[in-house]
Amino acid sequence: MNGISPSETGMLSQKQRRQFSQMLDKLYQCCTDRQVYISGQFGIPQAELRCLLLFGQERYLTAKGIAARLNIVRSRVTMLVNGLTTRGLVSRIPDPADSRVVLLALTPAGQKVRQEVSGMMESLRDKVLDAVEPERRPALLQSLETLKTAMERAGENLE
Amino acid sequence: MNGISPSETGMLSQKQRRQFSQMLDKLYQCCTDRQVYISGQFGIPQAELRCLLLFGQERYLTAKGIAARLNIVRSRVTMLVNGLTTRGLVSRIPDPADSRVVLLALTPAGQKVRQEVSGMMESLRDKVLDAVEPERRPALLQSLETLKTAMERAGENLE
DNA sequence: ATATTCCGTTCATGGTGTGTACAATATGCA
DNA sequence: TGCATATTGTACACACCATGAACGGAATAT
Repeated sequence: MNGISPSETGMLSQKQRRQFSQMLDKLYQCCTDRQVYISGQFGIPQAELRCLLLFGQERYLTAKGIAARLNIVRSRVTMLVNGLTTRGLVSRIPDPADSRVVLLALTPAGQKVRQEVSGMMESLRDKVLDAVEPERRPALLQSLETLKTAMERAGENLE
Repeated sequence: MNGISPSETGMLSQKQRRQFSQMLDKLYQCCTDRQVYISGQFGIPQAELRCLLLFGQERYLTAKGIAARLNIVRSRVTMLVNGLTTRGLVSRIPDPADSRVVLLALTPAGQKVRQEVSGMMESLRDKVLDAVEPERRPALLQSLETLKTAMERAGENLE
């Protein structure tokens, strides 16, 4: 006996590890549900929404740039942009400087929808945060940062 | 001035809220990557793996039961089981008590693969946990539990 | 001027998932 | 007992997400 309990050293039991997995799974599920919900509310596929949200800061985007940000291939971007243009949210503009590239920009309707989607996401996020007791919020943010870093490090040499 | 800073009351700034979203997004991405990785390692689609994992406790499963646990429709289960049987991991057995239902059970090969998948998932989980400094682990579990509850509560009246 | 690279698109392929319709079987009830 | 109804698994059509190969047109390097 050295007077140091596992809970003081940070040692985790098998049971705690299983709980960790379960909580992460459930969290993942909640995130998925949230995405499905928003997609359903606007009647726009999730992937197209993700694409739409990219037009936050920058005025113009290219297929190549979108592919890099969303981590998908260019041909997929073509499809997404097709969807967004048929919905009247995005317009294709030939790049005056390089006629290979087409510039993508939000239409007025697209800007409006983007704003609404963005707002709904923030509102849902705040709803979650509001459900956390205020005194626990700082610790939550700290732990989340820790976990994010740990998962990134653990996932680095995977692929 | 009342001498109480926002950080003491649990008030979160806009910046902190944005960081929260970003961390959650990144976490989500990591979980997705992990699933893709495991699926790739075994050459088995993710949905079939999820199905395979259900045979942990119970010897026999039915399409109806699998559908309920995975939260998908029965016709989808048929396809997943088709995949698993063509891979030789699951076998269909007519229920002697009710000839409408077919009982599903792991083949010896299926049991082996299930064990391996399960092991890899645990190993990846532990890798993450190992990447967290021991003294932070208890707080992490606590915060995760808090967050999970908050997200479930916030997501209840959605659908 | 020609070869190479770059960009966006098209097409084929595969995975995830829903909803409808259907055949076979089980069950409830007159 | 006999028939209406419910249940079970399946087949099929449809939609969404994503990749990779092939291609044409345009820019760039040599």
